[in-house]
Amino acid sequence: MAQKLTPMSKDFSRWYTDIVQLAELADHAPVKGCMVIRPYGFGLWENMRDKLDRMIKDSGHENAYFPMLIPESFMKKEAEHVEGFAPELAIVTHAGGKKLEENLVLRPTSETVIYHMYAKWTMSYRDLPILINQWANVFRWEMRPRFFLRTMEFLWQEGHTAHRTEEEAEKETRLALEMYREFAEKVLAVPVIVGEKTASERFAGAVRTYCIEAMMRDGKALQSGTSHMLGQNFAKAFDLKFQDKDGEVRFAWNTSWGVSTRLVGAVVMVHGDDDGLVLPPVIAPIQAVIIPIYRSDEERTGVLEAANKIKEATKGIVRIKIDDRDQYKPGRKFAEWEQKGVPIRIEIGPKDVANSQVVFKRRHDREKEIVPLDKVAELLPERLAEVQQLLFDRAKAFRDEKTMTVDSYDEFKEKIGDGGFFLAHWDGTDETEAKIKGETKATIRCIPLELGQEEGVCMVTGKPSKQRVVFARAY
RNA sequence: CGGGGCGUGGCGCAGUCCGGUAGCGCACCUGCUUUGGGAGCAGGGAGUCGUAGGUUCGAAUCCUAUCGCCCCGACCA
Repeated sequence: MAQKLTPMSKDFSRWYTDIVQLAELADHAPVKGCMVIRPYGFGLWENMRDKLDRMIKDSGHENAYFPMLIPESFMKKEAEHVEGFAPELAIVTHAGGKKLEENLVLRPTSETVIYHMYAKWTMSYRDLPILINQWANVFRWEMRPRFFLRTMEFLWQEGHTAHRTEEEAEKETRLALEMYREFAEKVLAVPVIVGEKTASERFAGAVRTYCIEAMMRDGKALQSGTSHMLGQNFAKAFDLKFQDKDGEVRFAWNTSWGVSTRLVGAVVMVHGDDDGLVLPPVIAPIQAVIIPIYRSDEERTGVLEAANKIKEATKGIVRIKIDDRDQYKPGRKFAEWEQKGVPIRIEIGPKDVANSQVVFKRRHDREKEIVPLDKVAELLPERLAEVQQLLFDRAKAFRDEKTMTVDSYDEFKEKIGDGGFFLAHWDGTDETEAKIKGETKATIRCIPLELGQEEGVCMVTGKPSKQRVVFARAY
């Protein structure tokens, strides 16, 4: 590793593909469109997953596991769902040396199996709600794959719930959405806009789709999580019914929500710079790396002794690595760990040992700080927390700067090429949305929930609009 | 599926026009000197030139077929 990296400004998409491989997050697999998530990338995902898993459990959900193979007929039971997913299904037709009686699809998402099972488990209103999450892999036969952002097999979490009433289901949908927002902002340090999708961008089979949208460093949007109010669509398709308090038999109300390994791509594209990754401390596989500097063997011994002291003192508090590889000089190690985005580098050389101090250097802004050796265990966690916050602030400032209000379609067309979020009025029709997409490649990322109402007129048709929506080019 | 590019040691490439039996950089291995911003020197290992046919005394190079990959677009978390 440690090769030169294409600068972001020169070719963002090249920068992205390069850094994913150089930082050893992932590599191409033998099957086109599939990737191998390497230990460093998987460590990042594991940290994200563990944090989110805690949040999911703390909000009353339980984990379970449903099978990857789904009878093909299941996929066809909900009309919109089939239509939405049919083009990207991978189907098993043969097994055990024979052609199967019924084809099996590799799940592209699990609504169908899960609601089939829920139907089996639900007799009475007393059996509700069902609040289940699963961590799984899913398959979608994509035409144009990209590391983490779009691969044919990806890892995710999908929450699936069943409720007695519509209100309760809607509340659940919003709860998941809010959980995602908190996760993105606190854990990933990625600011997001929370909103509702337009009909054209809605999940296949949902009544409403909510999402969180983040802005990448090239000004493009990345849908980073979705939460769907499924209404009774799947309940009806899978006969998920219960007898209510009043004796009536009713269909349950469902929600589903998910985030995927795509978030790894989001973290890369939100925080990275021309020197490589910049990882938020909360999820960084290595939060601080110690680079020992020495000439002689005695120096080496003294320096490594200090390094080990730090590692011991922060054990269980900070994920720390001592890079004691002897074949590389410090400069090489600096460059390598910068490329890998380790939030804080700790340099320890003979001078530092002599003065009972070390040098902290932050990855994201290169700030240096001399720290007394006996203060490291105390200060390091504080500094990491500060970095976490600074990364969020920086990303938010960037996004806000690239978010503008526009009222004229001409101005919109002129500026959309530079990226960014555009708050504009829209007449609410599919036609206008499609026209804008056709002419500018920009889509409505969401109808933001927190922007508030504002009377205005559609920038394209001049028809009345009650609030602004977020337009952007997206991944 | 449309457009563009490319298949040659692990990676990146030259050589292909004009056929003569494979080379460069990085990485790797060994040794010595180095070590506070990507070390230097010396020695060394490693390639059925994507695949299959054909032309030829001789093919990485010419002809035919075929497979695959990457980038840009349509689709999508």
